[in-house]
Amino acid sequence: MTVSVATWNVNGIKARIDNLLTWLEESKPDIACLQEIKSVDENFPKARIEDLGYNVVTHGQKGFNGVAILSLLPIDEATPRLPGDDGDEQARFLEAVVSVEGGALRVCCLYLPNGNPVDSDKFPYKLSWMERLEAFARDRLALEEPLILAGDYNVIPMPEDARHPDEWVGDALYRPESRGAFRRLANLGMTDALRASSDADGLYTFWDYQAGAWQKNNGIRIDHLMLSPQAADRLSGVTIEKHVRGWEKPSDHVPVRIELT
DNA sequence: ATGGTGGCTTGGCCA
Repeated sequence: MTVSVATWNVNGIKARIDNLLTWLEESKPDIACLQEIKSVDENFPKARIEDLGYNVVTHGQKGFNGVAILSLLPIDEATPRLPGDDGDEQARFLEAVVSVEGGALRVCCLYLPNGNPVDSDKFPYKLSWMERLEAFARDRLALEEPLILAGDYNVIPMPEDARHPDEWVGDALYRPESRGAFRRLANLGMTDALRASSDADGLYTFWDYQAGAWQKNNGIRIDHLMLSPQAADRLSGVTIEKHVRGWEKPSDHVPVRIELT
């Protein structure tokens, strides 16, 4: 059987609910990981999404951040928070185990810290968060299960992942420390789904609202699905749903969707 | 060009 899994930074669920419902009806991903819901759990429009057949789990906070996982398949477990720092109050991580035909699929929805400005405490927070993510991945990879780490990584992995890489030099999304941490995650044995399935050069997932970035295709690729070997072996397709950026009241990110067969 | 745009909130932070 085929399982489809998508990730989308919606930039505010309240502002994006109509676009989200339109997209769900059109794309019908089995599992969708959402970031930047910017909502507490109680205000998340759960019922309208459940009406489309989805099970919904959220890990929200007031005003900022917040992640959610939607699944047409049963969610057996859902666990918020990235291990490694009990004092971290930011809602950026949600792990779920979903029942699929023939077993279980572990899906983690992550919203990695932006890290700018780099001379503030936000940059070391980003790097320590990435160290925690690497430790978490190492631990989960030992299970030798199909595993997907999907989300907004706020990392431009390579120059080919930006229309104008020179404009990003010095930015936390492109700093060598950030790219190195992303590479260490890959080097544990995780596959960047888009890189694996196609020539990713010139394919972007984010276009800033400012300065006509969308109209000029001045984009970057920062939304990624990283796959364990057991998931990567089943990868049969990847799609960047770019047309969603052209809708009314768009998010600045678009959905990225994979198929496992 | 120290701006630009948008979301969540009511003064200002975050991206």
